[in-house]
Amino acid sequence: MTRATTARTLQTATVGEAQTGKRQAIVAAATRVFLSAGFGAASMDAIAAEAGVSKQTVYSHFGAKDALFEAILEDKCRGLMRPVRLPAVPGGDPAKTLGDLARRFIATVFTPANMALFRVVIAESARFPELAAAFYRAGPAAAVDDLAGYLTGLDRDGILAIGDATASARLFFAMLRGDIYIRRLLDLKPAPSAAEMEAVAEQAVAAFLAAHAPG
Amino acid sequence: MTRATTARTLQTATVGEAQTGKRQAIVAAATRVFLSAGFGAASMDAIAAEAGVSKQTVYSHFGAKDALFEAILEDKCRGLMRPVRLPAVPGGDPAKTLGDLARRFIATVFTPANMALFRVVIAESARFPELAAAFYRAGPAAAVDDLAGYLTGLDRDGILAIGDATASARLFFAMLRGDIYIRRLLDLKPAPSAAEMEAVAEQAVAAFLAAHAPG
DNA sequence: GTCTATAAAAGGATAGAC
DNA sequence: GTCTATCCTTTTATAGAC
Repeated sequence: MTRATTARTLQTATVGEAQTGKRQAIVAAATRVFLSAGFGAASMDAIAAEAGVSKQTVYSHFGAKDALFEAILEDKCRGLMRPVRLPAVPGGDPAKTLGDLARRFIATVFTPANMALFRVVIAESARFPELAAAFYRAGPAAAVDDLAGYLTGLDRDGILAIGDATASARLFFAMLRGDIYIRRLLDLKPAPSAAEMEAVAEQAVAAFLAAHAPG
Repeated sequence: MTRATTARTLQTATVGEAQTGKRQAIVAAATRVFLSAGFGAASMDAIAAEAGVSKQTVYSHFGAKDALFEAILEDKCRGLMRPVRLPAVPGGDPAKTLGDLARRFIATVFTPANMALFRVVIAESARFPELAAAFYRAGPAAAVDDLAGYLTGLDRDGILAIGDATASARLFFAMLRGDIYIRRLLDLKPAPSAAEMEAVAEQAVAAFLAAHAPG
């Protein structure tokens, strides 16, 4: 039991510890309130009420509003790209592999929960720069690194002509975000339908393959 | 003098009206404070102090914090794409025309002032949906509409194979935003250097032309 | 129009009992 | 650990004098 407490701050209680479900209730409530209202407009009273707990209990567990916010949101960042980070098989058809990746990426990123997280992280990037960095590392950067590795293999095998693998990977995800990303950030549009997702994925894959055709 | 007052709320005083420079000082101060602190963290006291004016004077001019915020930011949105909306010459070389547009777009959009505006509009998109819509119309949508018109001409003349002009225009700007847009939104990166801008522009134009080559 | 002064409310944080 | 009650600062907004 020498693990730092910060490492398990948000985990489920270990069996044997004195633990009610209140901490988890606070985490769940704070997640909802912070993601929907933002840091400033979220009050500790509202979080306590939403959790069905007194305000003092919230302070006993997390100390201060800043600490609660950072703990909650950095934890949310960790799971960002889980559905996207499936291994890209080196052997298969690049068009199919990239298409699958594209569909997973779009389906994950445009989720209401992920967009709300991104909005709040952007809004508080000045006050919580480490949170912004954690979001970028766990989200966009992780996706780019995975794809860059796959693209390097395609280049080595002469299947695609990749100059800078990282730059090409960034271009791919930029095409996938497209204009919809802006409208989603501005809350002007609901999550894309299956048909929209398919259209964006196909447009991006076709453009990417055309731009990196060998010879 | 039948123009609605809202239409000239932020304009310079008409000659002949009784008008000190205080209104303009308030506008300038509120712009700075709102863009750097956001809506919630910006206090009317701070705005009044920054303007060198009493708080009551701010309220006399703008009534309430909400109204001041909306007036200021919607006005800022209006000028968003002015440097980008230069007419694209129909006759010239598409690679050069698109490259020029790309450089103008990047140089304009990644400006600290424009990124700060975008951050605040995103953060308050739930509370001020009309502001978010105004931003999108005056910024991304205007740029897309202009480019779509130009692309339609290229398609008609057989120079490029454009299926859906709006979709292609959106793809072009998405490639220009690239990964840098995310890092700028998260305040992880300063505005791109001239060399970075050039690299992104060239990568995007090349990919766009390859993806829309005729035949 | 502009200022000083003040009201009225909200919110972060803590004290002390159990 | 948890709750009730409270402190104290900040902040929006207004009153009233000049």
